[in-house]
Amino acid sequence: MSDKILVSVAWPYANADIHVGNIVGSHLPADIFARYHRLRGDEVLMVSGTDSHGTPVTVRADAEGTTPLLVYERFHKRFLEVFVKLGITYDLFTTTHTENHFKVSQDMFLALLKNGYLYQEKRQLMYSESEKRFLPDRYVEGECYICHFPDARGDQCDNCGNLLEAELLINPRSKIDGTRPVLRETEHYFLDLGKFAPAIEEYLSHGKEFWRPNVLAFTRNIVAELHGRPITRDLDWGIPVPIEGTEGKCLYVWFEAVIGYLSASIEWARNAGTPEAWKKWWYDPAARTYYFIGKDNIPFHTVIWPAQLLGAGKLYGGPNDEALNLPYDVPANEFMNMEGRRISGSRNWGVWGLKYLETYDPDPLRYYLTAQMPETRDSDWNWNDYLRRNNDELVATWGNLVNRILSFTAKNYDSVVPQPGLMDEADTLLLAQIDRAFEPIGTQIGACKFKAALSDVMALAREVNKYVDDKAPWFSIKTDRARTATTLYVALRAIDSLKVLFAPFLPFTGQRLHEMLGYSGDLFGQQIINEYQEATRSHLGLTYDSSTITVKWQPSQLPSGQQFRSVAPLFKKLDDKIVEQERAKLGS
RNA sequence: CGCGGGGUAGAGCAGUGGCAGCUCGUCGGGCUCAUAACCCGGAGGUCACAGGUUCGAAUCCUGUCCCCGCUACCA
Repeated sequence: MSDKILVSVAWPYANADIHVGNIVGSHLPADIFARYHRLRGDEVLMVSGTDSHGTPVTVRADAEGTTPLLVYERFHKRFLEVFVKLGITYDLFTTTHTENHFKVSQDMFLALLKNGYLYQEKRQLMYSESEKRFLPDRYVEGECYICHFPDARGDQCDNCGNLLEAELLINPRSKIDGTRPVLRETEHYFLDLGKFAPAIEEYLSHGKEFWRPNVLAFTRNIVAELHGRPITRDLDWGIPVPIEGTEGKCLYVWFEAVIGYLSASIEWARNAGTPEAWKKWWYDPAARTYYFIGKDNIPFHTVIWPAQLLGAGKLYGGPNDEALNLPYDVPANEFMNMEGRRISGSRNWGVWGLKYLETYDPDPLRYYLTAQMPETRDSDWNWNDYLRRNNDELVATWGNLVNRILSFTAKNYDSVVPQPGLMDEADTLLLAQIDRAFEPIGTQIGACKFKAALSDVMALAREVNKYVDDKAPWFSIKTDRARTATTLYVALRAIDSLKVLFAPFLPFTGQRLHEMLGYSGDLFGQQIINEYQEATRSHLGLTYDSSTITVKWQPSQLPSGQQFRSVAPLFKKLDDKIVEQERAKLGS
C-alpha cells in the first residue's frame, strides 16, 4: 500500500549560487528521501522554488545597477541547471514570482485577517526623502549611540559589536546617497503568534518523539514566548498587500516564502492537468508532510508556518472539509563548514555546485555529502577527506567490487550472467543477508537517518568483497566451472541488489550499472525544464517524469542468461594533487 | 547566569546504565579477478575536566572549561 509523502524543501534566495552547504542541508537529503519513497511505490510530491523577493535580491540588484527581476531570473535559471546536473528530482521547482504564488499568498493573508489572526500597528522607521522610500536597517549608517564609533551600521556596530536600533543612530545617513533619513510613521500588519501558542503547544506535545532532538528542544523553547511579528514591509519588490490603501507595502518574505510549499503544490497539480490533485497531500490527514531545511530556518517551519496553516484553517477546502495538514516532520540539518571556516560567498570560501560539476561527477559529491551530512551537529567539508572517501570507499570498495566481478564474468563467461548450480551455505547466507537488508535500510532512510543508511549499504558491499575473496573464483575457474558460475551468479545478484540499495544516494552510477548488467528501462525518471506562461508573465520550472521507472525497492531478480552491455569502472580515482589545487582556490 | 547543539583512537563518526565500537589512516601478513584495487590480523582511547547517584556511568545528576549556531541581508 502506498503512502502519500510531501517532500518540501527550503526555498533558496535568488541572490547567490547554490553551494555545498545548501545542497547538503536540504536539497540532497530531500532527494534521497523522495527517491526512496518513489522506489517503494509511494505517492511522492517534492516541491520547492526560488525565493525571488526580499532585501538580499534588491541589495544585489542595486550593487549591480540592475533590477531585482533580472537578478532573480539569472539565479533561478542557474538553480534549475544545478539541480538537473546533481539529480535533485523535484516534481516542481518553481519560483515565488508567479501569479499563482501571489494569489495563494494573498489568499492566506486574507484568510488570516478574516479569522482574526492579524492586527495593525504603527511604527517609526527610517525613511529616505530623496529616494522616497523606507530604508532597511542595513542601508542606514551613523554614529553608534553606545560607543560613538562614527560608522556604525543600522543593525550592528562593527566597533563595539552591539546590536543597534537603526532609528537611534546619531547623525544617520543613507548608505545609498548619503542623505539624512527621517523618522516616518508607517503602519503594518502583524501576525498574532501569541494567539497560536496553545494550539502549537498541543501540536508539539504528542507524536513528535521521532523529531530530531535539537529541532524539538529549540522549538519548545521558542513557543514559551511567542509574540506578534510584522508580516508586511514598505517595499516595492514583492507581493502587494491585498488591501485597499496599502500601496507600497508588500508581504514580508519570511511570511510569504513558506506559503510556496502550498502554492507550488497547487501549481504542480494545475500544470499536470489535474488541478485538484494537490489536495491529497494537503488535506488527507494520513498524508505525511516533511520539510527539509537548515537549522537557521527551524522556527519558521515548526512554529510560524504551523501557525499560518492553523490560522488559515480550511482555506480552499479539502474534499471532506478537512483543515490543512501541519508539518509531520522537520528534519533540519545543522551547517557544513568549509575547511574549518564558515562558508561565505563574499569571501569566496566554499564549493559551488555548478563550479564543482565543471570538474567532478555528481555521484561522488552526493556520496561525500551524505557521509558528512550534518544531521546532529555541524560538519566540515575537507578536500583531503573528499579525496579519501572517493578513492578509498567509493572506488575501492563499491566501484571495485562491481568492476572485478563484471570484468571477470565478461572474460570467462562471455558477458552473460551465469547459470548457478547448487548453492552452499555461504552463497545462501550472503544473499539472505542482502535480501534482509532492504527493510532496515529503508526504515533508516524513511526516518531521515541518511548517514547511517549509507554506511550500512557500504558495509554490505564490503561483505560481498569478503565473500568473493573467500570463494576465490580466480582459483576455482581453473578446476570447477560450475562452482565458479554459482559464485559469480551470487555476487552479481548481490551487486544488483546493492545497486537498488545505493540508488537513492548514487542515482547516476546506479543507472549506468543497471545498463551494464543488461537491463533496459530506467531506475528513475527524467528531469525536464519547462516554461510556463501565466496571464501576464512566464517562468521556468523544473519537473520530473517518473513514468519510465521500472525498478522497485526489493531484492534483485537478476535472470541468468542476461547479456551485459559494456563494462567500465563506475568511479574515477582522483589524484592527490587535487587537494592542494582546490584549497588554493578558496578565499581567492 | 539569553536560548539551543556539541566535546568518544591520528582523522571522521556511532553508541542514553552492564566487558568501549565503526570507517579511513597506520603496522604486519595474504591474494592476484579488480582502478597498486581486494582479504585477514595487530597496535592505538584515563569516552573535555571535577564531583555525585548506582552493584555497575561515555550513558543519569551537579559544577567548570572549550567549540558551533540562533538573535543581523553570509544556509
